[in-house]
Amino acid sequence: MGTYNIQLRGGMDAKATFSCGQAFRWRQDGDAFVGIAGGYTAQVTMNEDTLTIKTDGNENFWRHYFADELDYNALRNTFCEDERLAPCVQYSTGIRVLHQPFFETLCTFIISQNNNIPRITGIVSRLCEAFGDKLTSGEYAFPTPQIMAQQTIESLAPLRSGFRAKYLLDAAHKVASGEVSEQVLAQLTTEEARNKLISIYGVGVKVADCTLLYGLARNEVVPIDVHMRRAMAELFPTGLTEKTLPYAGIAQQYIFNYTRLKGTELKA
DNA sequence: AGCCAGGGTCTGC
DNA sequence: GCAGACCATGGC
Repeated sequence: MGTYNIQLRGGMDAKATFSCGQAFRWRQDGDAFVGIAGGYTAQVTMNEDTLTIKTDGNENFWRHYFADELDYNALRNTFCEDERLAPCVQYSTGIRVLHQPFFETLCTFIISQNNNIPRITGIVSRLCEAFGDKLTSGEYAFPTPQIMAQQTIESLAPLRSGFRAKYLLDAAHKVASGEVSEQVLAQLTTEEARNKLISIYGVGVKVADCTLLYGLARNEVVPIDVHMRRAMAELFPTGLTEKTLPYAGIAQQYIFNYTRLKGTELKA
């Protein structure tokens, strides 16, 4: 168990980052957040732009996870040059797009289809408790592709993942066999990698794009779901600006959170 | 009760 | 290529 201080340029709003629909394994614990990724547990607190992590894992894993290579001050300045995007950025300024492990991300967004965030969280949690290694922290790691490839529709029934169970099995089979390989995907163009991901049963463009953005650090990819389709039509009928495009996936996260939560705010 | 939730597949035109 | 039915589950 080690404690590490990591400087995040532009800081991070942990609550917003963990609850904006990109990651599903974090919970609040007092003024800290506890989460699991890559077989490691982390307890996270923010102070100014310093992220403090107590973890059974290594520092470099979490540095990459929290995208410490990106200066979010610079990024937000660029985004806010577009006056349509500025209100979205200002609405939840501290969101960072996390770099999550590939297989976990793939499975999580298979589970996300035609589903809502609380129930996605529940299914992922049951999946980990049923088939993941128990860590010294008492938390459960995300299951390996090999373990998941040994499962059946019946053994996955306790997850209550519905019609998605067969999709999880095909994803596990293709990753465990190497037919879909993170190392290979990393060498492909985004277009080629997307097509490879879509070869998995139950993975369409949206799930593939979430995997590319959140699980393979393709910052330019914009997953389009019902919220984003509406938001783009209403707020960005002419598309995003040229300067935003290389990081359009990150801009997308601000837009998604803005439109999703603005709606519920107005109801309240 | 019916609609919706960070969709995808399959069928029929 | 595109529309529409269908797919499990749970909250509102």
